[in-house]
Amino acid sequence: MHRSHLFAPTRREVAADLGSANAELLTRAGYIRTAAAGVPIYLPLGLRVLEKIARIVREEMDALGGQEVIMSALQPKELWEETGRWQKLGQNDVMYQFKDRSERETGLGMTHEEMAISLIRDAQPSYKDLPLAIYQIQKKFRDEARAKAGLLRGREFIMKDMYSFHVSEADLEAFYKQAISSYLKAYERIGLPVIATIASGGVFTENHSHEFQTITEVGEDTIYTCAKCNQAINDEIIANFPDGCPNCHAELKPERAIEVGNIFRFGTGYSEQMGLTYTTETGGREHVWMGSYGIGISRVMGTVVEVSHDERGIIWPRSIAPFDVHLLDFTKDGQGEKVAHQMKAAGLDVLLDDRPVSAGEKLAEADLFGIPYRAIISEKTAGQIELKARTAPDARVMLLTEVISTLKR
RNA sequence: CGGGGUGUGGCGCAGUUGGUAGCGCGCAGCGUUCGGGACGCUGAGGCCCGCGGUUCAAGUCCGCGCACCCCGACCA
Repeated sequence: MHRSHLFAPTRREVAADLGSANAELLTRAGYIRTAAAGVPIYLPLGLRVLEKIARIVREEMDALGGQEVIMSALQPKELWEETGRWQKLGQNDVMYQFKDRSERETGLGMTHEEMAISLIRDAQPSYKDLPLAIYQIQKKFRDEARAKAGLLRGREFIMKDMYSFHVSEADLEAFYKQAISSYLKAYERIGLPVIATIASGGVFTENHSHEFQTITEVGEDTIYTCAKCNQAINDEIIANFPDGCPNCHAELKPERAIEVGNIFRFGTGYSEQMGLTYTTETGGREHVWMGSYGIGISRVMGTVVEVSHDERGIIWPRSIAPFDVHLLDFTKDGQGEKVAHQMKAAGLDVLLDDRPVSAGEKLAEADLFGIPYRAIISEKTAGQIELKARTAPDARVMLLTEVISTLKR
């Protein structure tokens, strides 16, 4: 990709009161724009990051046994009335609800339990069809009272949501445990540190849910982390843990954190409300056990920026960076072109800054963009290439082959 | 939804006691530069958020909206 052809409108300055690092840096670096409060637009660089995060999550969900679908954003009122949530969520103003041209009452999907359940119910499952897990990665809509903090809290955002269906509590339980490890693995691959946090179970269950929280002062949530083991408790249920950490009884101390995922065990609550049953071996009918599993894909993107940037710009983890290398061409005769081709042939995703602008401008932009490796070709390096990690202060001059082998590691 | 703030070229901002708009960046052209957002010259670009009022005259004063930002409440 040539920088001269990349639509990445960067800005030197941005309104002084933006307030969050992710909003400021992603806007300045030309990754996103904003259509309205809490309604982001993803430009080419931003989309690349989003898709890389989505790919990792997708791979982990597939490995867990999930099957990808895309459910609709437009959802009929009738579906939501089955659980009584049409009124409940509409009253809180969280769900977008409106009448279409032919007076049909319609909502915009803010979560998809109802639709997922109706999908499975229509298939009339037997015990042979279970367990089953479907997931999707698409837009969610929530009429937040106050959208804020860039990608962290939007009215329109991208989410992976999975729904699992089981014949028994034990089977749900086993899947749920696997889901926790899949989640941890996904965040690890993304490069985002998270801590699994015990939270309230929400509706239908005495069981706790689990949140995946990234500790940072800019977080909206307060969690209590264990000083000894990797466990945390959400503050809404901290009162239930008077003896400290449930694992090791060590002291729990409060931290601010961003919730980047949340998984629930619903038991049979929704199934009972919506009449979701399966046929048993003996021809009987039993309610399906159910869980749901969410990851805010766009929120993950914003959170990574919050925890991984410096005064010059973003610092992407390798796995989700928009490109592998940012190749800056300082030569007068475009020597970078050939180098870029060789890098590309070696399987690297390279952004070549081929613009006729000053070296300083290219360097500053490289820092802003946050691509993990910066390579420079210039007359000064006499045909060799200088390579530097986004975070490292030093730069090494190497042969192209060395650069390629280093980057492919 | 409560509180506070801000709306002026694409972006960031200034605009005195009311007299029909300015700076920086960016953009276009030319020249000089070329390892940390270079410099000079030239140029294009504005219903001053909207509506209504006051006034000879409104970016500026008054009223009502709307939008955006921040704090709080809320967050299946």
